[in-house]
Amino acid sequence: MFRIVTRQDSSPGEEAAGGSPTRGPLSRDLVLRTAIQLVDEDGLEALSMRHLAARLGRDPMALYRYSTNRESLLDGLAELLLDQWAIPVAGSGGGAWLDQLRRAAHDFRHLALQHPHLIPLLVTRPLSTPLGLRPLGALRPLERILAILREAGFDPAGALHAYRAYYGFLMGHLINELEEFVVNADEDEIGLRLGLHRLPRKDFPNLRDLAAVLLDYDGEAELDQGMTIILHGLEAQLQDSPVTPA
Amino acid sequence: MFRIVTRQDSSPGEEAAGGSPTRGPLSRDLVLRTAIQLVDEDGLEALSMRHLAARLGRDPMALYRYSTNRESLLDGLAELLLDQWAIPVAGSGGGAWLDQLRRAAHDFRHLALQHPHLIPLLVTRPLSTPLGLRPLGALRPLERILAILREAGFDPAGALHAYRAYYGFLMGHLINELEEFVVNADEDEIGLRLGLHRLPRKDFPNLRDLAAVLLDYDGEAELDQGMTIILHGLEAQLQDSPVTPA
DNA sequence: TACGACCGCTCTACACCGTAGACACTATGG
DNA sequence: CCATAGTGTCTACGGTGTAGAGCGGTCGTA
Repeated sequence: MFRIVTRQDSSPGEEAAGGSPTRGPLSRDLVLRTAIQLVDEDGLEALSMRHLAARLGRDPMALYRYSTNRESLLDGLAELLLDQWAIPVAGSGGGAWLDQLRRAAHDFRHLALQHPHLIPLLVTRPLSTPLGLRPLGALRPLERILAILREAGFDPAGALHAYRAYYGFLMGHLINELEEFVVNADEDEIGLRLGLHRLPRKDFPNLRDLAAVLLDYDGEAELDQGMTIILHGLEAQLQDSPVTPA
Repeated sequence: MFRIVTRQDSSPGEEAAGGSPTRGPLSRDLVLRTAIQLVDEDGLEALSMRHLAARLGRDPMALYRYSTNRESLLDGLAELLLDQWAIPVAGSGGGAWLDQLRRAAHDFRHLALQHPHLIPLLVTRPLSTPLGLRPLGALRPLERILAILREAGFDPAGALHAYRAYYGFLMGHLINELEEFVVNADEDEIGLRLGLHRLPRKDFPNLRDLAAVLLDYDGEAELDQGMTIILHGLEAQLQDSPVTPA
């Protein structure tokens, strides 16, 4: 906006993204990383091309050299996040796959907690891009999990079903958990209890009983418990009918 | 926009929302119903205050009498949808709860398929409103499911955990399914296959194997199968430890 | 009947948004 | 030395949400 830089302010590396307007040349990666930082700090709705550009000390239009759209920028963020999801490589038979999937779930949860505002992107963005056309980084986790499942003994169709149960539950859980998370950050205990207290006892007896329970929510334990359910189910399915009849 | 109405075009009932600009007085319900119709037809991003107002034959500012915000309008839509989710009343012991939950899941899936563009709302909107402060209509499903679970024998904490596994998976599944849905509407088989074909075989062997399977996706069967997994898991948990030690 | 409050709605205006199109500067390579 | 390509800027347009003032009708009360 104001700051007129002579083009090379300090070391030209891309480590910028530190808060102050940037000097060195832009790059897709720098743009995306700065965007993620912006979202982490100020939430998704604060991510406008103009804000992002300001943070980079550039004209808004400069961003369009590195992503054709605001939409595609969002896709880029989702991809970058998904690509950080480290999934163990398939192999080392036995019941290893159960542990691998469980661990991967926990890993992803940690990622999600670091970037809570990005999770909605993960859920809504893919809705607009055909599976086959998504950026490779976004498909890699899917491929890896499929590999683990195939290795475990599922046929292609079975692996897909299993993946869907797994990933579906994982996303569902995270959304549930982040809900609490974001909420509690603002309101803390009291607000929550107050909120519940407002409910007419006649119509919401069970919900009102939950005030106490809701307050000490342990997302990690809950995810683990849910994973146990899912994985047991998958295991049973694998043993019952090693090959699903189409 | 153009059309100047003399204030009473035809019968003043609220059955408007039929496509042409409306006559009779507005009402929150009419606004919301028209909004849902707009979203169903043109997608979520087409829902602007101005478009909605135009469809109602009113000035945009008129809408603010019935929802303080665009945001709260979105919340209203989510509530209206959730409130349409018919969940059987708890009761009639035995294993009935398993069937009830399964049926409820299928019912919700049908609802979701009727309004695919609204589902993202269901997922993202609650993130901004503390649980206790959500509109009652949005909490009713939660209360009903808790009732079923309590009736089945879960204690409050257990019921909450069970609910989360259930609802989490349900949402996750729907998002997965709608993904396919929306995609296939546009591209149909060929595009999908083409998309997958693009992937480097070396890095995505498993994904490429799935082309065929992806094409005959049966969401209903898959949901049912997933529900079997989840419900079995819940049942086992109920029998193993009828009361979870906090 | 008269009057004041209120309700439903419209008008105007503002700040912000995404982005098309033309242009400037700089670096490169023949 | 000039052509070319890549990067970033400027300006402008049509769209968005919504604040604030104003306007006509209806209703409660006198």
